[in-house]
This record gives sequence, structure tokens and C-alpha cells, in this order.
Amino acid sequence: MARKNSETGSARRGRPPAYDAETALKRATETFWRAGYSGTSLDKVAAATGMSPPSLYAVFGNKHALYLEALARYWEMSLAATREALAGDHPLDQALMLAYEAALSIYFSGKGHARGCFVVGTAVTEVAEDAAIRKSVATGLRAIDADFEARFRRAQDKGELKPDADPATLAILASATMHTIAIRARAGASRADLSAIARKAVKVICG
Amino acid sequence: MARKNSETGSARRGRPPAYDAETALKRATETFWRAGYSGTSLDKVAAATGMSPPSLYAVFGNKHALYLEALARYWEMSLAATREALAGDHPLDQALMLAYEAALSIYFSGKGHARGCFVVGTAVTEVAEDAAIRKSVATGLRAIDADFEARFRRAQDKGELKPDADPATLAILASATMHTIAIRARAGASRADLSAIARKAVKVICG
DNA sequence: TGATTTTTATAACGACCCATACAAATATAT
DNA sequence: ATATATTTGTATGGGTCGTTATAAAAATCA
Repeated sequence: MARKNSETGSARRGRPPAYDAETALKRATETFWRAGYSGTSLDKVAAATGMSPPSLYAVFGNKHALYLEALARYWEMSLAATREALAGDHPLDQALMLAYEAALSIYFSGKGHARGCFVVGTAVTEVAEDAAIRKSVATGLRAIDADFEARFRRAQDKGELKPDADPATLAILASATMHTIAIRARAGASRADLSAIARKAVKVICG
Repeated sequence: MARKNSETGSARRGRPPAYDAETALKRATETFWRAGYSGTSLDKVAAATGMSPPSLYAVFGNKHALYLEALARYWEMSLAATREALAGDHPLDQALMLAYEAALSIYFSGKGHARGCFVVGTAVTEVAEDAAIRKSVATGLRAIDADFEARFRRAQDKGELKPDADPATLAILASATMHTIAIRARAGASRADLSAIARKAVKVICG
């Protein structure tokens, strides 16, 4: 999508792009994040990015492809944040809290009212009638489950968890906690309340 | 909204309504449930109900009011199902499973692909920019939390739960399990998988 | 019957939707 | 300079959006 020529040395032929696709995608994501996919018109995206509709189409294809790319980017960013939180050698409960706090930082980013999770807030609605979005959501959900489960398995190996605990079950509960926080953040809950919810959930999950 | 005259005995004056507002609301709900609020046009609702746009406006006001009424009705129905499941004198784990199975019956109702929860699947998206929908969602979420918490408190009084367990915390986890099921159902998970998830979560929650 | 009341469907309004045709603008290549 | 390549903004299709004006239809009341 981004045409690079820095490696060839020879400069590109035509008129140079006035916009950066990367920052345009970020702005588009912000717009979708608020009003959802169906609730966001291409004119809104054009206004948010400063680009004209033809430029948007030249770079991203169409509205659907643009949203799919925003969704893929969000999953990358979101999964990376979770993995980084779980990767270190903190105690289990601290690692989980790092993951939730990282998520909350995303959910409460941006100006104004909290937007919650991009996936829960915009993709889940479309999933019922859009196979491509459904596939992205299903894959992403499984990935988070797997990351949590791997962390619980590691904790069990290190003796941080009772031997009879089931890492897969705890992973579902950890994901469920993430999902409830995502919903509540968009519905208006305060960050402090959601932090407290996460702390209490972690206590139960860690036994 | 529904004008009743059966009690007066005297028949109504003008042309009799050709449509039942109650069934029209159900059909409208089905339509919103699939494509969401922004993704559903009034023409779609008109087609689903068989009513013409002016008739819809005469009965429900406008698209927004129609959706709000559908949302309110869904909360009523959904909360009643949860309360009925939790009200009986079943053991705690069985009561919780009854609640989850009742929810799954709703999420997997209708033809074709599972629609999940109406609130999670359609309202959560709009919540960011629609104060009326946000209020309904926030109130409903609190109501479910409260119902779960009351049941846990009752269980603790009956000695079904350890004395040091916190009913409010367990209620959040029970709600979280409901939310994750709602999301996963719409994203394509099978009912059997979601039943299994609920069973495992209940085991952890009940200690 | 004719007046009144209420619901109905047709048709249309302006605004907005996604997408594109077009030509001007701006770069390199010859 | 001229040709070629690429991106740009304007302007605009053709369609759909939410909503409403209008009048015919179908009932009761006088």
C-alpha cells in the first residue's frame, strides 16, 4: 500500500504525495472508533484526514478496505500491548494488571468521552453481516485467549498457580474481564472503577 | 403508544389500524439486531414490518425513538429471563447455568447466523455518541450486576459460598462471563462451546 | 347520507451516501 | 522543452438516507 522508493535511490516519477498514509489511517481509525463503521461516512473520514475522497480511494481502495486495515492495525497494536504486559517476569497478578492497565490506556485514549475497545465498540456490530470483519474478530479473540492461556501455563509451571487450576479456563475468565471492561468503558464507567474491577477479578482468577 | 379502547366499549372512530404495534416492534428489533442502528435504514424496517414509513412514524415517532423502544423492550425481556433463572431455589452453580443458558437461547434465537446480545451487538456502538442509548445501556448493565450480586449474597447467607467471598466481585465476574459469551456468540462461536465456557467459568466463580 | 376521525399508501423533499470522471498540479525522464 | 507518471482537488453521478406533505381509504357519529 505504501510505495517505498528509498531503497532504489531514484526518486519517484509523478507528483509527490501530500499525505502520509500512516497518519491518515490513524485519523480514519479515530473517526470509525467514535461512530462505528456504518455510522461513519467517507466524507467524515475525508474531513478527519484532510484528504479528498479520490485520494482516500487511491490509497486504501474503498471504505470497507480502509476499515479492515484500521481493524488489522488495531489488533496488532492491542495484541502487542497485551503480550508485552504478559511477557515480563512479574508475578502473575501484576502481569495481568499490567495487561488491563495497558488496555485501559487504549480505551481512555483520545479526547472527550472514553471510546472503549475499537473491536468491541465498532467491529462486533458489523460481524453479523460482514464475513471479513467476522474473521478478523474471531481470529483476534482467539489470539488473546491463547496469550492469556500461555501466561497461565507458565505461571503454573513456576508454581504461581495451583496444580489443579485449568489455564484454558482462567484464560477465558481473563478475556472475559477484558471484554467487560471494554464494554463498560464505552458505556461511561470511570477508569478508576474499571481499574478496581480488574484488580478484584485478578484476585479471584489468581486464586 | 398503543391506544386501547376495549374498556370503554365504544369502538374507535377512524380507520382501524392494519398493523399491530407489538409485532411491528418485534420485527423492527430483528432488523436492528442484524445490521445495528446505523446500518439499518427505515426502508429496511418498513420492509420487515410491512408498514409504510408514515405508519411507522405515526406509531413510533422516528427511527431513534423506535430503536430506543426496541432497546427498552430487550432489556425488559433479557433482565426478566436472568431474574427468573436466579430466583428459584436451585443450587448456586445451577442457577448461574440457568441464567447463561437462558441468555444463549436469546443469542441463538432467530434464523441463520447467531446474533448474540442485542445490547452488545447494536447499542454499544452507538453509546459513544448517543446519550439516550448510553443511559439505557449503563442502567441495564448495573441492573444485571445487581441481580447477580443479590444472588451471591443470598448464596453466602445460605452457606453456599465461602464467608470471605465478595458478592460484588463475583457479580462482576458473572457479568463478565455473560459479556464474553455475548461477544463470542455474535463472532461465530458455537452454542456448545459457549455452554462449555459458561460451565467452566461457573466452577471458578463458585469456588 | 354526510361530517368527522384516524390510518393508510404514494410520492417526493433536501441531505447525504459511496464512488468516480476529469483536468490541473507537480514530480522525473528524455 | 517535451513527454511521461503520479497525486491532487473539484465537481458530480446515481442511489439511498430520514422524514413529511398529501390525499385516498375506512371506520364511527350525527
